[in-house]
Amino acid sequence: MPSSKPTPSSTPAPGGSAPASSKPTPPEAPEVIWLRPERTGRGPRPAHSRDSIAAAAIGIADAEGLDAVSMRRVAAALGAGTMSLYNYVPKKEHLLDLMLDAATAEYRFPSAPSGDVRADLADLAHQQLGIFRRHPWLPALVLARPGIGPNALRYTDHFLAVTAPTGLGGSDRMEAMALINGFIAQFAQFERTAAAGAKWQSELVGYLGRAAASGEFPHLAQAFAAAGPPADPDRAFDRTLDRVISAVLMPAGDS
Amino acid sequence: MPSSKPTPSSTPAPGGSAPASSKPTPPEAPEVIWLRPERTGRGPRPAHSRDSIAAAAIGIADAEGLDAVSMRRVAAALGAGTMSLYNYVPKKEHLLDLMLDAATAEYRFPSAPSGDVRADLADLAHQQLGIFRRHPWLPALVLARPGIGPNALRYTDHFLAVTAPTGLGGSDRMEAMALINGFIAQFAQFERTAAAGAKWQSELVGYLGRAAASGEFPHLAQAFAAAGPPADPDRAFDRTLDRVISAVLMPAGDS
DNA sequence: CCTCTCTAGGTACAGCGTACGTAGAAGCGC
DNA sequence: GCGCTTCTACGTACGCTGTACCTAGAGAGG
Repeated sequence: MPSSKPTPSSTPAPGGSAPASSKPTPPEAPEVIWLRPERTGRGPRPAHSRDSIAAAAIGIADAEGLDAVSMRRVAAALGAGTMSLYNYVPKKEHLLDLMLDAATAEYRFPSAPSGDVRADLADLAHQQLGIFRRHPWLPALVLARPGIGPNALRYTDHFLAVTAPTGLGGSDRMEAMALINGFIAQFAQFERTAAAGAKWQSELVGYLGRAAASGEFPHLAQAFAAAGPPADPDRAFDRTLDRVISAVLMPAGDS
Repeated sequence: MPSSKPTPSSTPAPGGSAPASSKPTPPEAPEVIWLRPERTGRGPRPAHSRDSIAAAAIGIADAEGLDAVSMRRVAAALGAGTMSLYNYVPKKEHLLDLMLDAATAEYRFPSAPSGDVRADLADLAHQQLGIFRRHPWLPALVLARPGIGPNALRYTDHFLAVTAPTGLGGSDRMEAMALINGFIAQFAQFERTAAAGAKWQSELVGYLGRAAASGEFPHLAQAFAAAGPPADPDRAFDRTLDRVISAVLMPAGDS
């Protein structure tokens, strides 16, 4: 962090070009919603909060999927006019940011790491899988955008605390976090699409079977033929999670 | 509204299971587009092909992003009426499937594995990263939906061939493929969002800096303070790829 | 007190995916 | 050859989306 500059104040950068005319002074509102204050103090007090908005949106997404979350729907759920929502959330993207961070608030962190890094990481991972299963729309969101809300910061800080004993550097541990989280999100995402469509799934099996039978894909055919019954998802998760954790804790430069 | 039935068409759904009546026979078209034949042989020959449609869509996505890919735009690019496109692609989802598989056609596979598993996997990974960089919209698509087109089958078969010497089972190797591909897609995705917004990035740094300075996130602050200059992306990719490959090749049950 | 800034919300617009219907071309059975 | 059937092409229209813009009015600061 070079040149630490809190400066939340105006700083209209007066000199140089253009006296900024007279009144309409939108001096570049921040693009990141967490940089905008929730309340400035002037005018009537808002009827809603970021939390309540996020809760309403999450309720809709849980019940009817992410596509059902529209500005109109969320506003209606809050009992507000559609356009009023834009006072809280300048773009729909930011509404998604709020949802993501609100869901991240569901983590329960122990007050201190246990000292067993693998166990702590596994706990975190299982919590994450649980959250993803409670909110099936979440993996897609996590995979689509970074999103660094206050609760994500809390998570990150805890992850760094948990992995401190490994001796790895900060950026290595951040990478590790990204890798683990990515794996979990993808696992949950796959679980979701697999669960979603019985028809889709049976068609897929037919398609793969036909492909295997065509003789064009010998290795695939062999793997297909040798495949056992579908494994227990939780067991598969733990197995692969273990691999990922090992990879991440591995000292650098193994080749 | 369950009762209201405009039903302009016939289909009176006569008695019981019905002998399929006479004319309106859409006997459940497959949901997976690769299960539908591209051409049935009857009627006038189509003016376009799946390949040309995918190419048109990819052209738009490369130039203006995935959001610019609409049915209207793609149809116009083909010189066709909007609704004509629906003869080839029953839903927009399927258009995305076509795009995904067409991009997957860019892989160049050696005729046989070299015998060096790690090298072969690294080659595949670098090809994938290259494809992702050529088509910045692709990672989002890959992360969002499974998608198993003919080219994906070719890829899968090759991956299985390459990993055959490891002695791992078929489903283990499929999992390995998913894990590696997921990592690469996320890496590319991150690269893209990082490259996209200079403003966004600088705001983020400010936000993180403020968070670190708040004292609320000590570990984050420490990692932030100790962070060196941003690493070369290709080097970072290779380093983490190496870890992931190791994890994947690791014999099961290491704990 | 006035004034200025904020919030609430309505109206409106461009664009989206796609249901539906019509017109005509091309292959198949006779 | 004929005719039936099935396909392709495409215009129109509907409901929905995100959101730009505008009008009122509430409440704090001077």
